[in-house]
Amino acid sequence: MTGLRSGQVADAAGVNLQTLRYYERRGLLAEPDRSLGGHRLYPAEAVTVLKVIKAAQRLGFTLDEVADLLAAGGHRHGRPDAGLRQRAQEKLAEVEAKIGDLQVIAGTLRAAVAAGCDDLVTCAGRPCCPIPFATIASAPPADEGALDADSR
Amino acid sequence: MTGLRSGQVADAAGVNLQTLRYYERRGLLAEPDRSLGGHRLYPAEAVTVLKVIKAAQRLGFTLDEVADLLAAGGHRHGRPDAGLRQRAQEKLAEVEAKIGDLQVIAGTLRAAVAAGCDDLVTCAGRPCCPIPFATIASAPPADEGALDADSR
DNA sequence: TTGCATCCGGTACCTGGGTACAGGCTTACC
DNA sequence: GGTAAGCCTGTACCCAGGTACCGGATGCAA
Repeated sequence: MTGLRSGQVADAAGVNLQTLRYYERRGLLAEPDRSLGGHRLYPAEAVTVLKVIKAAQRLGFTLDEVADLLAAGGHRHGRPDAGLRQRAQEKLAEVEAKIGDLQVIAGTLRAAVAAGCDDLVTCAGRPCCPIPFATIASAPPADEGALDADSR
Repeated sequence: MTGLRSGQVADAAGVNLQTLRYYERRGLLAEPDRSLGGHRLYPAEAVTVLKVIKAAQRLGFTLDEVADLLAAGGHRHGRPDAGLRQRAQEKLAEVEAKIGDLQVIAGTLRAAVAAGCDDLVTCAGRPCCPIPFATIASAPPADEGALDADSR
């Protein structure tokens, strides 16, 4: 009947206790056994799973995608299910697109700094400004809602 | 008394009508003149301002930051106010950090694909896995809430 | 002057990823 | 067996950045 208590798991994985239950609700974390009194008792792998979730988030997967990924890994008794490999490949393409995107942005910022333009609005009105508003404002929708990765 | 009506401005800038009012509430867009009946009548620059806002968002600024930036540009009758130039420089650093970050991620994904690892959890348990969970899970908090740019 | 498209303000809701709080029960240690 | 720390459920709230809906008023062209 031994196992890790929720607080231990949360600490070990570096997440908030509430987050454990949130993940459980979201289907990312299997419901653990309980003590007689109803306290959750996690197996040691739970910590690994949490780290995997956090890693996958950093790799640009949303929680829904991570849930899929974990489920796909879990029941691969039959078909390989176009699993991690393929999705990783797709994510890779997205990440690369995002990098390209940010590189354009960085270039633009560099140009803006170099040109010393100091007021966006008046600057935007004249063609001396290096910031390509039209282009940049309606930039690639590219990856549709994934990939905001950390950042909050 | 002529001016653009809100729908025209929204269309011209490619944003939702509601978003105009949202930006007005947020202090990003000056309150325009009104018709006798109370309808907003925007000057042509409003479209430019909206494009600037969208561009700045793509450059990684939050709406609050954009508001600051616009205000800073607006009343520079006196001091230059450590304006756009410096903030652009700061944002540039953030963008570059983000690029580096994503490059690590891309490399990791590439390694995962190449190694053909297909189940995150079992993979994470053994050292054959190229995904550096410990490192990646607690990666740089870096830029605190900016830089999700497009992606929705 | 009629009729329809548009706009008004206000308020409520959405997504994603959590976090906080209240009030009560369990566990662990002395 | 007492007591403090820890955990339970449920519900509400947070952030950013919008979007949707409502009933009513306006604008404009025919």
